[in-house]
Amino acid sequence: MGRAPCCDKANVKRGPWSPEEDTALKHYVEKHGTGGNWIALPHKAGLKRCGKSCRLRWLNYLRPDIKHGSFTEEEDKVICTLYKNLGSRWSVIASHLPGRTDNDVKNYWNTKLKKKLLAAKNNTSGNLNIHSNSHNPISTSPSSPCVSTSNSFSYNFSAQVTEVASSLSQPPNEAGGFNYKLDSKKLFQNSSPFSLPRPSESSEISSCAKIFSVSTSSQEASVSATPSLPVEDNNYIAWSGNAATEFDNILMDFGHGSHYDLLSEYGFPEKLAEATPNPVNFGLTSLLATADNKAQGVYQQCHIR
DNA sequence: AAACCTGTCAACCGCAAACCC
DNA sequence: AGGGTTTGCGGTTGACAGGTT
Repeated sequence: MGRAPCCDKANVKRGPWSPEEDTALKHYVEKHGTGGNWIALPHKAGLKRCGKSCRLRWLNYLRPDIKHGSFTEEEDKVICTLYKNLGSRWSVIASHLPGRTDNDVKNYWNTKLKKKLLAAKNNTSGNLNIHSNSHNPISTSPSSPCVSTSNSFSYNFSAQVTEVASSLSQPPNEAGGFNYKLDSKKLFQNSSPFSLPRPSESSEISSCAKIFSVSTSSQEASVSATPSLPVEDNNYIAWSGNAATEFDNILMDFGHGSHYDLLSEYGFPEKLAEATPNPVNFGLTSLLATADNKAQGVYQQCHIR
């Protein structure tokens, strides 16, 4: 016993939609809504189309909030980041891009971004000299809500981390963030150790920031955060993850209700401001592209007044 | 000018999940 | 609880346009 077809294929029109059909569908949905039943809709709207076809046409093309036109650099980054973390879950990815449909994103990825990313990877591969991080608490304890159980919480970061730390200790900008972008090449040219405070020594851990890995294997990791510290404490927490390209952003979950808060190296202060209803804010550095699929960075927490 | 190639994207297909009775 | 129906999703196809040979 096979499953019932969604419509009588012999009596429905297929192929490209005519302007008249578009108009009929648009008018009907705008006036009556879908009625929660796409199967019955074409008959009511006077269309000789399958319900699925109507649904697709509406969702992918006729909806008033659809964004037509080319994708922006920012959208590229979002897609690349989410693809790395989620795989081909196009509807989820599209939900992070207002006005874009899953079909749009899928087509864009398959025809443009995949190639672009591949080309970028070939260009950067082997250019950077990174020290692999044997103390990486993130990759070794992904399920832990807080950072390291090891005694040491130091990383072989370069001197540039100190520079970043210095930058982050400046007052935040108008948007409540910090303007700093790591130069990956500079960072890995030398490797003087940079010690970081051990977060678990802080009095109370009341918020966790997950770093959704930056990884092809969808690794998920956590670091702790302590939003009760005053700004002068400059409580830096370093993190590292796996796999990065120049397109990557960093997905962090500050536990403020949304699934995660996307922080890009350029736009994070604004996005973060939306995500954090209290006066606690975080600064985050750029993600680094490296030759051996590692990514590293630093973020700071402080109060924004 | 014609044939062929390549890229793009709308549309279709089939499966699984969700929903409803 | 279970079976039928509908919806949502990701993979794939095919028409078309533009470029190249």
